[in-house]
Amino acid sequence: MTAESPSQKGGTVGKAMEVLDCVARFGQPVRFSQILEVSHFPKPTLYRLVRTLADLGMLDHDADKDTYMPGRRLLKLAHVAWAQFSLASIARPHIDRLGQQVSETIHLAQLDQGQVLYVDKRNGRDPVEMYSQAGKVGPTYCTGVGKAMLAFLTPEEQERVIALQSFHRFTPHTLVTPEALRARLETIRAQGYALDEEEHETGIICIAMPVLNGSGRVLGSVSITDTVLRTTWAALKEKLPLLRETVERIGHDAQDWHYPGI
Amino acid sequence: MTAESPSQKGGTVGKAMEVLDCVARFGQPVRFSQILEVSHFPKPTLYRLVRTLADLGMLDHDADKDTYMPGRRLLKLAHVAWAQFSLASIARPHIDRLGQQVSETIHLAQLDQGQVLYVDKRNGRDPVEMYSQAGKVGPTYCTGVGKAMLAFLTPEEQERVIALQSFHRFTPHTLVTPEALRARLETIRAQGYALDEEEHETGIICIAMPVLNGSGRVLGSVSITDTVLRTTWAALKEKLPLLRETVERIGHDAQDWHYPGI
DNA sequence: ATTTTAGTTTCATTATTTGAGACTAAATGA
DNA sequence: TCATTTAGTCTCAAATAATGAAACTAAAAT
Repeated sequence: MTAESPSQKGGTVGKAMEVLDCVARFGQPVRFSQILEVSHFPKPTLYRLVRTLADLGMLDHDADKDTYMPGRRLLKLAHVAWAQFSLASIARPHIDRLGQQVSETIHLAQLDQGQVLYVDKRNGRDPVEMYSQAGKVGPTYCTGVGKAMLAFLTPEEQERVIALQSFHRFTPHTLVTPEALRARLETIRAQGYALDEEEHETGIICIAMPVLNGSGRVLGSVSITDTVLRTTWAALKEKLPLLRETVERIGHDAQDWHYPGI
Repeated sequence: MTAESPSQKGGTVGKAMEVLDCVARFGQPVRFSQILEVSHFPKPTLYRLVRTLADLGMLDHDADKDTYMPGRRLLKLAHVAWAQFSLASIARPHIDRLGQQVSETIHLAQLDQGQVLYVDKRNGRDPVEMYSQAGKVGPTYCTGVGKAMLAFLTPEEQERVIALQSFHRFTPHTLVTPEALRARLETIRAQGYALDEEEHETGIICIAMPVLNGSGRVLGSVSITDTVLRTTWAALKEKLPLLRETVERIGHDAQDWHYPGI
């Protein structure tokens, strides 16, 4: 009747997905009572939702400790999602190639609801952390990949995304106002690439460039990351031509693919 | 009333997950009518489910081509699932280590509903195909990782899993009867490791060993894979001590972790 | 032995899902 | 051009499933 609001639209399925998010947000196995605390559902309702999700394999239930965590079925579904995820699959060979040319860490990201969604990663030097990035989300206003995309959106899109940012100060270098960010975006747009000057994590710097299709539409972005201990800005910027070549090739291959929303 | 059967239990949420599976099974963006063909739901019901899932981000909708595919939200959820996925996270450092010691491809797998679920992969030689495995499922009866696990289950569990196998002949070497498989499993149990002698894919061979906890319970398995063009059985079997060391270390670290079901 | 806490079940009420059929728009064909 | 098929969307009364206050159980904690 009256305009409801909580957070999510949708009926029963939407509620179930909310529960899934709740559990995922913990980042560790949780008990039913813990989910109850953070969710706004009445106890029996939540109980049934959790059980249903567990029965369906969307949550895994550890019977011993009586805890829940995101289920294996998600892994299988995400495997398919990733494999057909247009930009990731189109970009793969080019990201591979760049990975062989440079020894630094490479990220491929897209915008998703104002946030950066990492969809691929290569780890030149260390073979660690393989799966750790794809599917991860991060802030847009203080990462190289985020700013690179933001800078090349249309003014309207740009404002819409800026309005979604939280402007949390991660480091002393984080840009924490829309004004500061807008000014920086102008520079980025002018020079064609973005830098992350330890804005998200102290000691971590990167160069990033947007992936644009023929019409100049932002599809995603690619970054090369390293630490201040291992590299210098001069050395990192030497990779710009390789990075440019990579994003151009991806943009070319993704010509007629259009990005689903911002 | 009468015993229903179709496939899935569950109410509305279960149906929605069924639709998700349907879409995933295609392995490519699909139109509504294609989903309609393979699903057993009436048109308007399916329509609403698909729309709901798309609204929730579980499916991505390409408005131009009017196609659906598994959504980005799944990627985010699976990212968390994988990160806390006990065996994968416990095993990670050990798999990393093995990856540095050998140049072949390494897989970490678990059993999930009678199938092999790959949860991690390292690709020694080529940096390609990074994401392509975790979340992937495969047959148990004709892969190294599958047979290694199967051989060390209790007899009851073993029979339960064997009953779930389809025994499709992938290559001339595939074992296609329960009897042949049982005989092979006995050998595997005796010698402590499993081989894949081109049973799943011609030209691909591997050695695999189960990850067991202190009580001898199967938690998963690890394999080292190569092609017949690049290696010989003698060369591959030389890696057995490294493999044994790896699975023992994982088993040790996973001591009190108990595997969720078979 | 008593109280508290965490998980589970019940069941009448309520809200959502259901699906035959109707409708629209666009593509196909004669 | 106009009929015809096809793909997608909408409607609404009927059928069904979800809801949640309250009660219950089991196991800790006091």
